[in-house]
Amino acid sequence: MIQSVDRALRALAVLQGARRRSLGEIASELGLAPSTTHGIVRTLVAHGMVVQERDSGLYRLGPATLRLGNVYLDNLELRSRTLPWAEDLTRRTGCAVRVAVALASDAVVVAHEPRPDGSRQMAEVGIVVPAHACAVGKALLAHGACERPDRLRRMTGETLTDPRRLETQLVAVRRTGLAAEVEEAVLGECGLAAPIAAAGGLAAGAIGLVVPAAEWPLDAAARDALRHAARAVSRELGSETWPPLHPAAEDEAAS
Amino acid sequence: MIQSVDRALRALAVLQGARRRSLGEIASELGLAPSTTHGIVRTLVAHGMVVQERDSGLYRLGPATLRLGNVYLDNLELRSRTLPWAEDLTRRTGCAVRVAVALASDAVVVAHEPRPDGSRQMAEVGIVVPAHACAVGKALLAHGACERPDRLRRMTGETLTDPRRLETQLVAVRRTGLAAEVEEAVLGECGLAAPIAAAGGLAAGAIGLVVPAAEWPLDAAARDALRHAARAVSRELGSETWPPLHPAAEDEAAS
DNA sequence: GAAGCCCGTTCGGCTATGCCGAAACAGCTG
DNA sequence: CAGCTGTTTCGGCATAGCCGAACGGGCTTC
Repeated sequence: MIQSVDRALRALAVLQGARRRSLGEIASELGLAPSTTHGIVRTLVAHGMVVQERDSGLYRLGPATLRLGNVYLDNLELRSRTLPWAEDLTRRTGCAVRVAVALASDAVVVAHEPRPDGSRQMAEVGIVVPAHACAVGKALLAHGACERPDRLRRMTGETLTDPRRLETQLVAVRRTGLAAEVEEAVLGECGLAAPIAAAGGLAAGAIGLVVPAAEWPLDAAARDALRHAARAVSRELGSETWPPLHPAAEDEAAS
Repeated sequence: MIQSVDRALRALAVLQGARRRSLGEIASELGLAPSTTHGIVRTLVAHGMVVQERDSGLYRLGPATLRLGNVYLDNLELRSRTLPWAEDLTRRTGCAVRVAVALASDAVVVAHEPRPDGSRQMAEVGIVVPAHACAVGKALLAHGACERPDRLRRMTGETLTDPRRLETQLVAVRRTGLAAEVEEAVLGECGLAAPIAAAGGLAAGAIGLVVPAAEWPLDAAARDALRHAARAVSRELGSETWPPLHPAAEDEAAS
């Protein structure tokens, strides 16, 4: 791990935390001298990853980050393969559909199909949700695609914060191929998700339905449609198995 | 400029060029030894900016890039201030609206309102267009927000590739506050754009209408609505002038 | 089936790289 | 106008990281 590159990426992470930061703030958060930080930030600015506001001298993220993220999406086979199925699922179930991949102990939404009722909905692509608090995240977690978070951060009153209870759910996810979430991330919103396997049989992502709490639980037709879509996408990606394998091949046959 | 950070960012740029690359490809494009490149890429992988495909060993961009880009958008005041006006413009003119900022000699779309006729349109947020070939780009270029490209890359038969002809247009843009583009970026698509000034009076972005070639040229009502929106957003951002000032204060009064 | 090849990866020594302290500079505030 | 806060520049020292060479796994070829 190269020190200065690591520091640069951590500087970007710091800038993710707030709209804008001063050089000194970045420096102290990184535990570095301001002059050291200056060199790093300067390089990031030269590439457009960071911009310095002309008047205040403060630093913000730059447009090159957006380009990078967009290219990532364009190159993501998981996304392109899933989009037709997501559209189909929306029409069939009337629910919003989201597709997510793992990033450390979070789930990142890489595709989002708004529910077809025409209501105004914000685009969710790019948002990050702690894996333990959303359905797609639990699906990823259950199949070893996500790192275990060291602390289960509470997001609503319903959020699971007890590792043991989470583990119990994850076992069920592996058995049924479906993960559920009831107002654990945002109040009034529930979700149901299924893991997606890629070539090699390991989980590469998850696809899920998101519905208002009033429409929960979902009926059997929606559950079947979701499972069917997840299995179909997995096959398209070259997986021979579904649900995905678990990398840590611990046998649960005993339970 | 810190060497290793610069190299890391250039490695990311290389990965933007193709879906996936081998370590050797990245190394040779950077002009570095494979082992040197390995350290850099390894660090990028550790932060999720790059992922290594488990089976092939090839490298792709990672989900952290998406998160970064999304945070950039969320923190962009230009975007949040412009969104209501973009929506208004769409309804008023029936055209698609895009908002862009400068990145080196390109324009990056940071907001996109599809035309309201209900046709299936792809999301354009994050796409990058050479500044000299699109209306928003010309608006940025005219006000010194974009770097001059060293070579005007041809995109369609209509693309301006002669720097002198481009310069003539840019002078007109500064005079009228509007930049036009007729099938210069993609065939069958025309655009009209106006610069947006931020606090300090310099151009921070541009807002533009995009229409099929069949509907070109736009009528006076659309032109006025566009200019009005650009001026209104500029005022909201704290600019006291519109059109924006030009940083290189070269006098054009003589012409 | 074995040998060769092509990659990705690891290791160690040398030196160039970038880290830090201190000093200059600019922008605000009192 | 002077004092302050915070960004930026500069130079010497030390270390971080660069490269060449060797290792190991996967795949093709003979």
